[in-house]
Amino acid sequence: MQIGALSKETGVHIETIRYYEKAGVMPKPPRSSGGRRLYDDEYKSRLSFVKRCRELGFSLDDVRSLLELVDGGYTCGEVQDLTLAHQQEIKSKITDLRRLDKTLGKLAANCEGGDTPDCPVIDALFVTPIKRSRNQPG
Amino acid sequence: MQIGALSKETGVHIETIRYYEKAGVMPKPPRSSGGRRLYDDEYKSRLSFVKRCRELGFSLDDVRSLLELVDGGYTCGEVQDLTLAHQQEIKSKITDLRRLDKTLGKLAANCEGGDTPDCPVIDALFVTPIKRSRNQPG
DNA sequence: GCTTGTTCCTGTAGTAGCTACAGATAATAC
DNA sequence: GTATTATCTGTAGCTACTACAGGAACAAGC
Repeated sequence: MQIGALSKETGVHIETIRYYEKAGVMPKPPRSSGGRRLYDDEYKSRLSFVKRCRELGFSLDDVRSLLELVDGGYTCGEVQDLTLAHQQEIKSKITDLRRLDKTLGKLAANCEGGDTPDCPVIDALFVTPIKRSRNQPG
Repeated sequence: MQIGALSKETGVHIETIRYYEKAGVMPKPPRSSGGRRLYDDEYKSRLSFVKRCRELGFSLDDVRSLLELVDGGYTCGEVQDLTLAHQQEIKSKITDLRRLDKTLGKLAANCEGGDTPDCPVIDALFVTPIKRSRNQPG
């Protein structure tokens, strides 16, 4: 299988496949006499693994760690640790974003909208510090 | 005020201040005879504005738009539009992250942990496609 | 054998938003 | 006069790709 077919079958862009190889996430495949990359099914399932990890928000560094575990005889505990650590990061991102959402909602709620040549959002951005908790004095 | 003082007073790194200038987000300040940047209070409050926008997750492009509005005589409606559009992006990021959180939670929940040399997370990553909704057939 | 079209190759530069240097000057302290 | 600090410019690095440019390989048609 050449790179175009692999790309179509996995949904990973050709450039990204080559990038993963260069970045050391995927191994260097053998080449044809003409110098073209030749892939087998094992490579394909490994690439799909990488793709799913990325869809789940793991960084390439995380993926490298996971693959090392996969190759080096992992234990369930090690994999679980990485997964839970990643989940924690995501949870804290959610917390941050929810705070932003709230703040933006409050800002926009004060707007009259329309052609009014003055806006409480701008005023707030120029004056108000971002509130980190509910109990701080204004 | 020189760049070090401005940095301390606003909490924006020196390199970031210079970067904003280069990126066209902040204007070029006048210089001293020795070639050093000299800032006034107006510059400082504009920089704080930029900082708060960034803390609220606006991109530098968004910030540029907001500043154009500020400079060019904005209307409340225009600012509100930008704010609400940004809020929408954040809401959809939250939705995505929540789905990831759920998926990761389910994966890790199947783990026995410890030294078991096999892990359902790895199995799932190698086999299971990511579910985009509850109503899709496996 | 020749041409055309597609696929593939390498290498480089661009994206966002900084951060981190290197090496050179300016200003201040003593 | 010297030591230290602050600032200057310019470049490279970070993540995870994407988008080229310019060239070579391969398949198909005539």
